[in-house]
Amino acid sequence: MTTDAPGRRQVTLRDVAQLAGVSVATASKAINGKAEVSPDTRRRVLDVAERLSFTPNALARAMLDGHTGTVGLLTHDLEGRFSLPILMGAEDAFGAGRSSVLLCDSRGDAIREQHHLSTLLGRRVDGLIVVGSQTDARPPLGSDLPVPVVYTYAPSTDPADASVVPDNVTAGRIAVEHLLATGRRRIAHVSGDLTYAAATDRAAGADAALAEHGVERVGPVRYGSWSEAWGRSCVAALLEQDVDAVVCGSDQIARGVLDALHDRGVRVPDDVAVIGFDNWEPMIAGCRPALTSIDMNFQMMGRRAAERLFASLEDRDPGGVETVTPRVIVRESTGG
Amino acid sequence: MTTDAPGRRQVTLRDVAQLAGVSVATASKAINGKAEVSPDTRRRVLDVAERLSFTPNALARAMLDGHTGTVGLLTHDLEGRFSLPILMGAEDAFGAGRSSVLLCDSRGDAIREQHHLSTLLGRRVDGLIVVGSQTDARPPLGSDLPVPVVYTYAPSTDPADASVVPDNVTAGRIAVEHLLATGRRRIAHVSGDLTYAAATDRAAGADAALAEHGVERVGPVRYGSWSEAWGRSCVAALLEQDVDAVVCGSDQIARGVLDALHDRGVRVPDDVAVIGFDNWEPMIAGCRPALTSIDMNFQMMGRRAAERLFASLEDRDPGGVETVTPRVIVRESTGG
DNA sequence: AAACGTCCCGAAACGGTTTTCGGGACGCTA
DNA sequence: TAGCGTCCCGAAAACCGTTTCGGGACGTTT
Repeated sequence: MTTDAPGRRQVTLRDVAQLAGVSVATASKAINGKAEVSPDTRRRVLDVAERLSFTPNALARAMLDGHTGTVGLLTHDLEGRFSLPILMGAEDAFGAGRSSVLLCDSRGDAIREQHHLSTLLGRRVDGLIVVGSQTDARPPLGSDLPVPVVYTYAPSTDPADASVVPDNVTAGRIAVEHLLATGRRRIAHVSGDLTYAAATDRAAGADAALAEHGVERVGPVRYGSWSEAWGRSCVAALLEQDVDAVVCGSDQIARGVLDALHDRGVRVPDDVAVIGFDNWEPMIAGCRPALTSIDMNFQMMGRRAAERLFASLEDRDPGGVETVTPRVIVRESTGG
Repeated sequence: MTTDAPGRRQVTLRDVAQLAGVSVATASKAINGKAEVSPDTRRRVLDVAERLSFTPNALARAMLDGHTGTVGLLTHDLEGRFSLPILMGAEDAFGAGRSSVLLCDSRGDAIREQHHLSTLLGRRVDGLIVVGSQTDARPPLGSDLPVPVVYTYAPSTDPADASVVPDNVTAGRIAVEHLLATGRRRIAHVSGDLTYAAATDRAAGADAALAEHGVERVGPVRYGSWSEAWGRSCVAALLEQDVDAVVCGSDQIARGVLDALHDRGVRVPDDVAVIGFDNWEPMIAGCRPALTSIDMNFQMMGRRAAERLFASLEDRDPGGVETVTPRVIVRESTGG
């Protein structure tokens, strides 16, 4: 055979029409369910289309109705574990709505982001989703873009832009309320990097919940890093203050705390309850006992971002920041 | 303002030409660096293009030269931690080569995969990369596709197809050779699910290396699950056999082993060395002591897959399975 | 004055689909 | 049999922005 391996040409509507013995016009109408085609002609065309596994050329369609059915997804750190579920949620929502996702990772580099932006615009995406790497607000992509943009995880600094973000304040609140509801009163807080809004927001929510119930936090909020090591290193100080519960700024910190408690023979949850944030499966899986954690519903964030982008395409989105509510996943570490 | 937010039309070459006072043809040539344009005309055009932030319409270009500059990336489990680095590597390679990535996740569902396949073909991708979820071979996408396909992580069952896979046999070999080189002789092996080729391949490589050095494995290869719990549960039996090193089928298993050894007061690496596979940062980060691990070079796999796809586009790829060589990342757990 | 460069423009081509519109075939009625 | 309406189908235009091709205008050299 002289035709090289993947040499087969893409099958077009013309091929289908020819084989079915009708014109391209009729084939088009048959496939798109237009009325003016006789039942058996339609069947004949559809049979041939099926047999040739005909797929209409999306680009040709795009030429006609003016939009491509593709959206750009600009992420800042693919390796970060937060963008992934967001991406999945978005991909889900788009897949259902017949849009495809053009993925670009800027590696946290603004230059690269700008470059990706222009290639995406060059490909005439219908819209853009920008996934941040921290929850802190970020400058908008540009002032006068020809397509709608939805920012997620990190909101745009312009409050008029459409943003979908996790509700870290409520997350902190929920964590504390869960601990209070299970009878804890001496609650300490070990968190991550003070410069992250996620850390301070969660702390603010936690403190608010404590205040509402007339309970005082045990010790300061211990900011440090998002690591197990930091969690471990705090335990000695915590135990001196007779705590019966620890709010941990992330699952990793929580795991460190659990480890150190275990080493000292402190029983969890009998003596001390521990709760984390993010509900990160691989981290949770290894914890002893299984870790109660606040799930930020990242996948839902991705879906909402996609939905709002759809809405924007039809001018139905009012803009503004939308928060996604977290939920507590109760496991053994808070007793039950 | 009456123009709604993202209402601005995309800037076309015609706009640039008009504002620069030249014809579309001249504007095109000026921008593309063709010779037949006077220097100051070129400058004028380029200035205007810059000012309007003109981006050439990639779709219109695709019409002319027949390929779209997009490739489809079909993945089977986005949440799995293996596809991510592969995806990053591929995205990197493509970004450099001016191609864009259309991402689809089939969630391990063959129906969905087929559906995504047709939408990707409908968008006239130039080629496809298929990322598997296990290293076991998988049936090819289809027999007569109009574009080249590269399979990665999981090879195609058809050996003539282009596949890029991790070399788990060599990985097992490297792990054992590292342990032998650091003076260990009583080496045990705790692995994951027996039904995964990754588990058996690594074991085969490890055994081969042991045999070559005339050393006998201590006990059987203990297949179980890819979890910390499984690692922990094996430790008692291992210690009865006076081991001085444990090859663990994954970082998670290794972490379980480390934990249990720690609980029993066994010193690592002084009494027992531990080595894992995958070099998975978040898992490694929390280990005490820091875990030596075999890095499978997933990112390189992604890059190679992209490169081979490029080659296929130009009929320069011979097909067949290519393996990517892993490397050992030495940390404290194997002494040093 | 002829020959030649230089620089630019108009127009065609590219691509597959959708849509519009005209008309043929056929049956029914007067 | 002429007239009319219905049903179905095909030819051709439109869609879009870019690139390329052929040729024309103008100035310079021989």
